[in-house]
Amino acid sequence: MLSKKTKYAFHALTYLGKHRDQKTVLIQDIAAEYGISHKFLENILLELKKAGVLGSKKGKGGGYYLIKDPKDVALSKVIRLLDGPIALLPCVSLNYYEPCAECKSEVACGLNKVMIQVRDEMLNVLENKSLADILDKE
Amino acid sequence: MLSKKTKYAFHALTYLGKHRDQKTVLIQDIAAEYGISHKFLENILLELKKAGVLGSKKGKGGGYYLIKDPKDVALSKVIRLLDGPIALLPCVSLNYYEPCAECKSEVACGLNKVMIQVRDEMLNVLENKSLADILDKE
DNA sequence: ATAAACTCTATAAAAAAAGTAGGGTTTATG
DNA sequence: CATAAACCCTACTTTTTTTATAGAGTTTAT
Repeated sequence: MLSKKTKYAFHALTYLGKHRDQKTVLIQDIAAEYGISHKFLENILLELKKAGVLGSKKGKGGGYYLIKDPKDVALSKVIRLLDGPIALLPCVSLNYYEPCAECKSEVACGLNKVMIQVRDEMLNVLENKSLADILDKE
Repeated sequence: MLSKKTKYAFHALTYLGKHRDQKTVLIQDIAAEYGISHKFLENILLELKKAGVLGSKKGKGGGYYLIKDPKDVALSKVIRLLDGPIALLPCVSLNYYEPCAECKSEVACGLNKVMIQVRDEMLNVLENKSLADILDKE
């Protein structure tokens, strides 16, 4: 399951996507809309900013805004940023690979093979769907 | 990511599948093969037994054995048993459904829609692949 | 100058995962 | 029938991860 962090990130991005007409959106507006803790959301938006997905404006009248076109924000990117690996096993992760401690030979591991298939099916959706696809359906 | 519990369950099932010629297999043999704590594995095997995947024989000379044909042990079943939901969000889980606290309308939720697609792609593999497919590749 | 708003780091609390302990029950065998 | 082997069951502890909070700092409009 996705962490709340990731889920909240998607909600926040959706909110920002819906309000692209205004220059900036306040953290507290997003937090209020979804009943999320202001401070918790703050950390999430900051991560999205550092990753180049959001921009911000400091000071009075400031706030956050989408810096990218929604179609260029792949769902996989958001998940990896907040949650880490998408794959179900470390040994099949493309971005967070680690060998399984108990595994003698990855090449001869049947579990490894099937989990590669699962990963690829997941990525087939998550890499090709974007924030724009979420916005389309709201 | 899958929990260690689930990963160990798959390893144990694989081991049992490979040793179907012998009547029973000892917990300690599986634990030694993969470097897993005996007691931790014990709990896992017990859950698999209660779920009807494994059988056991008590007393001296006892042990565990596969009670089903490997092709009838869907990967999804093992994951749901030990890890719970396969879906990435509670609101799209078929077996462990829960509404998202912050979500006003599931029908109007774009995230919900896309996560249903991810779930279905995952299940397309996990429901149709079985222990037999893992064994085939070892 | 002041208040609004994001920035940053650290810490605390809660929940989940991983692992441990130990006595109970069953059974083969000498 | 005594004994040792092996699974059965429940509870507990430890560790890790997730979730949430706190508070001081920086920037900017007015």
